[in-house]
Amino acid sequence: MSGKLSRETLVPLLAAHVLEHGLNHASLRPLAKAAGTSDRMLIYHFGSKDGLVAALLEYLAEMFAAALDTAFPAGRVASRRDCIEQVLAITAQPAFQPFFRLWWDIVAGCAAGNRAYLDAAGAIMDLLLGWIEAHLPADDPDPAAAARLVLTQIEGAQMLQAVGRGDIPQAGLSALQS
Amino acid sequence: MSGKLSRETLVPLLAAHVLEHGLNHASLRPLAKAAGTSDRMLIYHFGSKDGLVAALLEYLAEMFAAALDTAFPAGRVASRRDCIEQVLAITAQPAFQPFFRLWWDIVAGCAAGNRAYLDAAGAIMDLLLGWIEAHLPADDPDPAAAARLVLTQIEGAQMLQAVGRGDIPQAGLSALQS
DNA sequence: AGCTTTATGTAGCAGGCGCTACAATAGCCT
DNA sequence: AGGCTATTGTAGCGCCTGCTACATAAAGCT
Repeated sequence: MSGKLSRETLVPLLAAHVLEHGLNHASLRPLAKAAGTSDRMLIYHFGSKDGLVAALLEYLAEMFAAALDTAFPAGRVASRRDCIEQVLAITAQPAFQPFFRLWWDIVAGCAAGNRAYLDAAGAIMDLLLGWIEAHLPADDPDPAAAARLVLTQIEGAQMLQAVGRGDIPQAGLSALQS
Repeated sequence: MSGKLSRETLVPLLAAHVLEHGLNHASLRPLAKAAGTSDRMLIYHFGSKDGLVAALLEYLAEMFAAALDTAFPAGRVASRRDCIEQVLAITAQPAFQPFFRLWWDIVAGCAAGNRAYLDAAGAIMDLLLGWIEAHLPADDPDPAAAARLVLTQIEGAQMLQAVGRGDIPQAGLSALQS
């Protein structure tokens, strides 16, 4: 076929397929076809399906972090509410939708007790918390608590968005102190 | 083998199994065994697996509403923050855990575009929003917005709880006006 | 009584699943 | 050149999936 397909060249192709078709329902043969290989080769390179998923989660977390850094303005934001609104505005872009489809798969896996998913999801939340802390106004009376409040609000908004009730968090923002 | 198993007698048994083992990965034969019948009978009574899932979602939504009404104090609550804390305290009880495992399955289905899941999840959120509106302090300056803020905060907290970061929303509460 | 509708069991189909066995190739090291 | 190791292909195993065919029994209804 197209020459050498190593672990490293495979992962981005697999990740693209997973972003488009979901993670929980992804099975070896369609994945292999999407990457131009066989299920046999995926097992060979990653040992097992669990190994493949672990590699994918790691890669996708890096991808998400990179997308975050490039999509957001570098400076600090005017207020807590401003922070929430900016994050929601940018993650509402179509380019982020596949990430969220994947994200809710991962959360469901966490709730079902999947350890690998728990580790990956927790790390991503920590990352996001750090990003928010770095972008909130410097004069906030309690920056640590504010960042946690903002993160919770953002995640709640994204869940409600996912179930078609994005208007609820939007209307709730006016009840939040600046 | 215990005589007549109608649609109505089947649904609670199936719901119990789904609450324990998840909805997305539930398949006909284990479900049938849990309900003391065969996959053939499930198809007969519900037409297809989709029909079965629809019936289960409807039943489980009613079940959740009932659990909500019995578990919560009837009166109003002292403050927005109080409302969040009380809801989180009660839904953190072990008895509610199976509901949440199911819930995140449903949210993942919504994000994947499943219409039946979207309808059920949206209805449940509307229900919860109504409950919050009825329990918030009567003297809130903007009750509608406050209820939406509180709901968003609660749902964000529950997602973070699901991925093992329950400490984040907890610490964020102190940044919320009373 | 006869007949139609409803309910239930047994067997099986076609296909997808993760994974393995075995053999062959390809490329490097000496 | 010869051998060793890393890689790749083909076939298939055993299991599970939703669902169907067909026969059977029970339960009204006339």
